[in-house]
Amino acid sequence: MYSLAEENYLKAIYHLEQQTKGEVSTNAIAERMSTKPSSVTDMIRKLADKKLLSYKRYKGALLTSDGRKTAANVIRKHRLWEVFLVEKLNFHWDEVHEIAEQLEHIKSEELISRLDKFLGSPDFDPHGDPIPDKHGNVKRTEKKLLSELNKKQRGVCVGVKESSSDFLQYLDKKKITIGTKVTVLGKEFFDGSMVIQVGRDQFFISKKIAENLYVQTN
Amino acid sequence: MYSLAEENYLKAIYHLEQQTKGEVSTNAIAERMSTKPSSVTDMIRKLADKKLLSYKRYKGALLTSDGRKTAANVIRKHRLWEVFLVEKLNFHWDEVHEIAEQLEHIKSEELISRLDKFLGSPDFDPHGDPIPDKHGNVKRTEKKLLSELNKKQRGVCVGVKESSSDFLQYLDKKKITIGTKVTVLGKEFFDGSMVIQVGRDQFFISKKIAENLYVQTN
DNA sequence: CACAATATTTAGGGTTGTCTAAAAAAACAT
DNA sequence: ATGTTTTTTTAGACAACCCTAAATATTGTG
Ligand SMILES: [Mn+2]
Ligand SMILES: [Mn+2]
Ligand SMILES: [Mn+2]
Ligand SMILES: [Mn+2]
Repeated sequence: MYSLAEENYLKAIYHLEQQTKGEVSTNAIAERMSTKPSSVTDMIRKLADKKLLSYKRYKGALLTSDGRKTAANVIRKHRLWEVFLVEKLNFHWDEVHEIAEQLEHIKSEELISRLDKFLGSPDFDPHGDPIPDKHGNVKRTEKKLLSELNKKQRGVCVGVKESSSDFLQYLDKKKITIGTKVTVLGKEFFDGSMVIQVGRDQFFISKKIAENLYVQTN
Repeated sequence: MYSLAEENYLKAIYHLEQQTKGEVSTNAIAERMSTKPSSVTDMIRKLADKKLLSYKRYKGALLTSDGRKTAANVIRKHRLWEVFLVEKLNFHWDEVHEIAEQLEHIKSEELISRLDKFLGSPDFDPHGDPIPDKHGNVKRTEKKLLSELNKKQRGVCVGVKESSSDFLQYLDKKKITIGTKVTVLGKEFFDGSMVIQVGRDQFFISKKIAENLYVQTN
């Protein structure tokens, strides 16, 4: 089994790979993990020795399929625990991430399999992120950022990009949650700000908000 | 907050104090933790510096009230998680200890408070052990070992001393669980073995079995 | 292309928690 | 009480992870 530190590196690299679509740089990993590039070099070497990723000096890291599977499994655990915390323990969706960061490292296949069943095998976590299956496969759905919509387009909120407490609490205040229907009433091309309709309310949102809300249009 | 290693030492010392009713020796701790006495010396120094226990060279360790409270809290978490695993995830009582050993180190007051409520604030874990309250207080009940009973006495099984898989599976085979009524039909003073009645069955048990089953007589 | 800026690695350490081997203290036995 | 056995501590080392500072490779710019 892998150590807590190793699992956290794998998870970080997994997420970064999705953005960069290719090798992940030492500095990017250091940034994401709030650690120093020299520490990253050490760890990446170790993970390469264990065949969890491939690494050539100065060329960045790329997960092997073993590494990708291991990372996906940690993410699966994280998201299942988040569902548990929200659905069963009635935590609010902005309170669960830190606790799930700890719970995701608990080692027991059986535990996760039973937890999954107990929760009704959910497909998404409380923030709308997909839960990988036990083989590490993620069902990708086509979703776009609210900021990509144009005037008069309509979408259903399916997730958040950021899930900081501040952002989630803002959404609550505006009565936006997973499943909420949003219509773009106006879009300002100068600053990307929008006026949107949510239920009976109409209000202004900045580009930053629109860039952190995922919607599905159908 | 305390490290995983520190919490495990505190827990071990807490349990040992209950047996020895006084200072706990370095060797006893080493034995219980499957570690070396020299490692124990290092750690109890550190815990003494942190005022979690008092320690004088060659004189063994004694938890301070801070240390005792911290230990009881870890045990509270362990036992609550065991209840969760058995009651909610349908684990068998012989499968939960190892997983609870990991879960007991998750750090979040709020999590435990909500978990406790979710489980209906149980007083005992699946093995009949009392769950300390949030202040670290344990409700002690008078229970005795089945081996202390004499011929014709009757008791209700309220817990197990050992909770190894082997022992718990033996109990299952004999249909003994928490709440089961047991009557001593015969007791052999030479080897401490007994013949007992459980439901409609009568059978022989060794002293070792009788010494690991707690009963309440009233 | 050369040089400056940036990214990455290497060298050398620190901390936590573990171990073995040896020294010292305490307990036991005659 | 003295010698032996057992317990406990000390000394020195190691693995996992992390850090700072310095060296080196890569990238970007004129
Ligand atoms: Mn999360
Ligand atoms: Mn999430
Ligand atoms: Mn247990
Ligand atoms: Mn238990």
